[in-house]
Amino acid sequence: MNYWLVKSEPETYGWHHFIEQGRATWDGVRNYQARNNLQAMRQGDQVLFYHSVNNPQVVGLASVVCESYPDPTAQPDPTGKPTPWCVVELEPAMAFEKPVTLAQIKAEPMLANVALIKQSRLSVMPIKPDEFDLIVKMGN
DNA sequence: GCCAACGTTGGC
DNA sequence: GCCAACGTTGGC
Repeated sequence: MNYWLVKSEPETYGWHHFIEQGRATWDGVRNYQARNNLQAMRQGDQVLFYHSVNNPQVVGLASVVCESYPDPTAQPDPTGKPTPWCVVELEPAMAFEKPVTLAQIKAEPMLANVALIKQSRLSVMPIKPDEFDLIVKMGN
């Protein structure tokens, strides 16, 4: 089992949208590193759901319910090559009782190396198992 | 609203 | 292949 973190702006697609829909197609990723992470996701992997920009914090947990396939929202290539972009599908697993803020994550020495801090603009990133366990513990 | 980080584009 | 210009993300 692998662990991940995905970002979303709450005003565009927040946790409550996710809960209302019950399932999300994680489309629109247009960065190769993030795309590679999407492709590495496997059914049942656990995914931290992070709100960026306003009140940056981890708000809940999701799981991967469908592995990567081509992004239907990608512009078709005029030469007919298949799109390099892909999506996965996620379902909500659990809302955090207490969202874990970016400030808390930055203040925790064990989390000093998470990509969230090291690579602030990456929108889909892997999380190590012990880092994941700690963040979940902090949220509940 | 500002700005730093950083990915992409395009001229040369 | 280099690098300047530019656009976007996201923290503050």
